[in-house]
Amino acid sequence: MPHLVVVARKPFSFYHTVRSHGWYQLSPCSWSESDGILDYTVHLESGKTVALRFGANPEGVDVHVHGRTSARDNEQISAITTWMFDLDASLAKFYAAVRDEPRLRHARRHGHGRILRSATIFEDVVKTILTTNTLWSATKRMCSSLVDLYGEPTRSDPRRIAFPTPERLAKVPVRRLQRDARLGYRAEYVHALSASVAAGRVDLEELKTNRSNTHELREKLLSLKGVGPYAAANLLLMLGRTDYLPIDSWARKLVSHEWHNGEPVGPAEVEAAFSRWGEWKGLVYWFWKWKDEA
DNA sequence: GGTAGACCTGGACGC
DNA sequence: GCGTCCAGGTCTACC
Repeated sequence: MPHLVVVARKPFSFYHTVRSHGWYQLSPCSWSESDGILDYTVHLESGKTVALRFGANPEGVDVHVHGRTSARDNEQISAITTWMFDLDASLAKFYAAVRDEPRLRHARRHGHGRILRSATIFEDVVKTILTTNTLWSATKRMCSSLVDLYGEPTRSDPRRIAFPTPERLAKVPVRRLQRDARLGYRAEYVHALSASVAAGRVDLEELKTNRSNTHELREKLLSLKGVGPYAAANLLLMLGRTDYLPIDSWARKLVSHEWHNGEPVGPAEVEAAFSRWGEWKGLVYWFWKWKDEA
C-alpha cells in the first residue's frame, strides 16, 4: 500500500481543516472522529479509481493509497491532497488582520483559515447546489445517492466509490436523477452542469488557477444554473476568495443572536456585521466564535 | 432593479 | 398512519 506524506505550509491543522465545514460528512468522504482519519475515493486521470486514507502528519498530511498506482498517479494524488487541504495556503495576512479580535483569538492557534475541498471543482459545485433550499440531512442523502448510483467503485472494494464524473452524470436522464437520486428540481441543474462540463462548454477546473478578480469569478459562478448569491459566495470561499459572505438562513440566525437580540435580520445586517473586515470578511465570518459557542 | 410565486423534500405537528 | 404546514436558495415572470 503506497504511502505519501504531503507537506503543508505552517501553521496547519489536519483536524481543523477537515472539520472546517460539513463536507467531511458528504459522500465519498467518511470521517472517523476517534481515529482522526478521513477516507475518500477519487477517480484519477489514468482512469483508475483509488481509495485514499488521509491522516495527520507533523509535516502535513499522511496519505495511504489502496490499490496499485504509478509514479504519475502518485503525483496526481499529491496534487489532489494539496488542493483538498489547501496545503499551500499562506494565512499570515489573515492572522495579522484578526490579531486583535477576541472572537478570532483561536484562529492562528488552531490553524484556522483553510476550508476542506473536494478533488474537483465540479464535485464542489454539485455538492453546493445540493445544500441549497434543503435540510442538511437531505443534502447528505442526495450526495450519497449520487455516489452510490452513478459513482465509480474501486476494483478492490466495491463499497469504495468515487464521486460521479460529469460525463457519467450527463448520461443520466433528468427524470432518473429526480426519481432515483431524489434530487427534486435540482436534478435539472446538476444535469445541465454535467452536460456543459462533459461537452467542454464549461471549464470548472480552470477556476483553481484563475487569477481574475473576485467579482469576475463570482459572475462566472452565477452564470451556472442553480448557483445563486449564497452558493457563489460559498464556492468563492472554497476557492480562497474571502471577500464575499455566504448569507443563508443560518448566517442570518447567527447574526441575529449575536448583535440583534434575536430579532429577525436580513442580508444587509449580515453584511454590515462583517464589512469592516474587507477582503477577509468571508473567512472572519466562517471562523467567528459565536456568542453561543464561546 | 425589485418582488412574488413556484420548485421539491423532509421534518414537525395535529388529528 | 395520514394530511397539512413550513423551512430552505434559486429561477422565472412580471411590474
